[in-house]
Amino acid sequence: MTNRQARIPVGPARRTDARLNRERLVAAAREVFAEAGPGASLNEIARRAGVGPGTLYRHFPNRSALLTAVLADRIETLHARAEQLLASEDADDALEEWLRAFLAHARVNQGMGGALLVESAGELGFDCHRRILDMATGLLTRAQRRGTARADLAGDDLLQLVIGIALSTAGSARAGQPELLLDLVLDAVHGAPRRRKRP
Amino acid sequence: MTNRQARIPVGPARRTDARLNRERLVAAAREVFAEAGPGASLNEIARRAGVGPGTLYRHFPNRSALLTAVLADRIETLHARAEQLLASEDADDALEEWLRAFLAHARVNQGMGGALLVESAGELGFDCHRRILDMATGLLTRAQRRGTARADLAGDDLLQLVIGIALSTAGSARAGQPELLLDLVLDAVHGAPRRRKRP
DNA sequence: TAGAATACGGAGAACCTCTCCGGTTTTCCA
DNA sequence: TGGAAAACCGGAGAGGTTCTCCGTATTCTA
Repeated sequence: MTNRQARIPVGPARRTDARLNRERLVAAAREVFAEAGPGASLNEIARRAGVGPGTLYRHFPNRSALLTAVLADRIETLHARAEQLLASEDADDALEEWLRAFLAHARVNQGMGGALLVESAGELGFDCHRRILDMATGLLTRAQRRGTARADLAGDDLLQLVIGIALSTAGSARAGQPELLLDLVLDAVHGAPRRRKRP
Repeated sequence: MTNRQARIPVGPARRTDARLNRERLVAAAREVFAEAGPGASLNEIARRAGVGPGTLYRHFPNRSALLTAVLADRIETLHARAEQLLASEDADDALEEWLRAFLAHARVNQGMGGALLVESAGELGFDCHRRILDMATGLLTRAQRRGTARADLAGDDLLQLVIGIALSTAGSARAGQPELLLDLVLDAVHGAPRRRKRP
C-alpha cells in the first residue's frame, strides 16, 4: 500500500484538478473497457470522462498505461491474496487457489487482463507483469518444496498457460470451460512428468 | 481437394480478372500479414496487390475472410496430416504429433492462426474452426478408445488449450516455451484425472 | 462484334490515435 | 493579499484506418 501509483516522484504535489481528472479518466476507462473490450476507443473514454483527448494522453501515454491503471487495484487484491496464501498450511492448495483467482483476474472485461499481461512486456505494464510473476513464482516454489508440484516447472510457464486460457476463452466459451481447462493444467502441475517419445 | 474455395457456387464462371485479383490479394496478404501481424492494414494489402480498396473488400468482406484465405492451404495440410495420422498405429502418438503440428500452425505469423480461430466463431472463419475441431475430435476419440488419453476430455477443450498457448506466446516467448507448454498439456491428457479439493 | 453482366478503383465519410500549443487555472512566495 | 510562474487543460488537426458507393471499364456470351 505504498504510494506505488505516483509517477511524479515528489515535486510540489499534483494539482488537485489533475488528480481529479486522472480519477475521472480511470473511472470512465473502467466503464468503456468493460463495454467494448480492451480495444475500446480512447477518444470515447476521454469524452465520457469529460476531458479532451490531450488530457487523456498526458495522463496515460498509451493504452497499456490506462489498462494498467484500471487493473491496478485488482492486482493489489491478487497480491494480498498471494501473501495470505503464502502463510497458509497446504502449499498445493495455496497455489491452486491463487491460480484460480488469477484466472478470474485475467479474464475480466473480455480478457483485457490477459491481453495486458501478454502485450506489454516492455512498457509501463512491465511492472505489473513482474509483480504477478513474483507472486506465481513464490507460490509455485513453495509447492515444489513442500507440496507435490513437479520440479521441472517455472512460474513463468504456469502463468503463460493460464494467460493462454484467459485469452483463448475471452470472447466465447462454454460456461465453466475456463475453470475446466485450469483443472487440466493443475493435473499436469501435480502429476509426474511423463517421458515424451520425441524430445 | 474438392473446390471448397468457391464461394460463388456455379454461375457463368468468374471473370478471369476477378480470379487474378483474388490471387494477387491473397499473395499480398500473406506477405503483409507476415510482416505486420494479423492487425496489418488492409489498405496496404490492397496497395501492394495493385488493386483498390474496393476490390479487396468485395473479395473479402472483412479481415477474417482474408486471414482464412491466407491460411486455407495450411489448414488443408493439417487436414491431410490428420487423415494420415488417423490411419497410423499408435493412437496416442498420432494425437500428440497432430497437436504439435497444430500448435505450429496456430503460431504462424505472430499468432494470426490462433487469433483467427478464437475470434471468428460466427463469421466465415467458422467453417475453418469447425474443420479443425473435427480433426481434433477424431484423433482424441481414437486415443481415448485405443490409447491412454483420459475420457473426461473434449476435443474442444484440448483445442482451446493449445490455441491459448499460441496466443499467449505469440508476441514474446522464450524459444521452446510453446513446445514445453504443450508437453505439459499432453501430460495432463494422458494422466488420470485427480480429485479436485474444490468441485 | 455488340450488348449485358460483371468487376474495378478511387473518392470520400466516419472513425481512430496521438501531438501541439494558446489560453486558463492553480500554486507559491514576497 | 497580489501577482508571477508553473502546471494543466482542451480542442484543432495531421495522418492513419476501415469500409461504402457508384461511374467507368472490362470481359464474357450470343
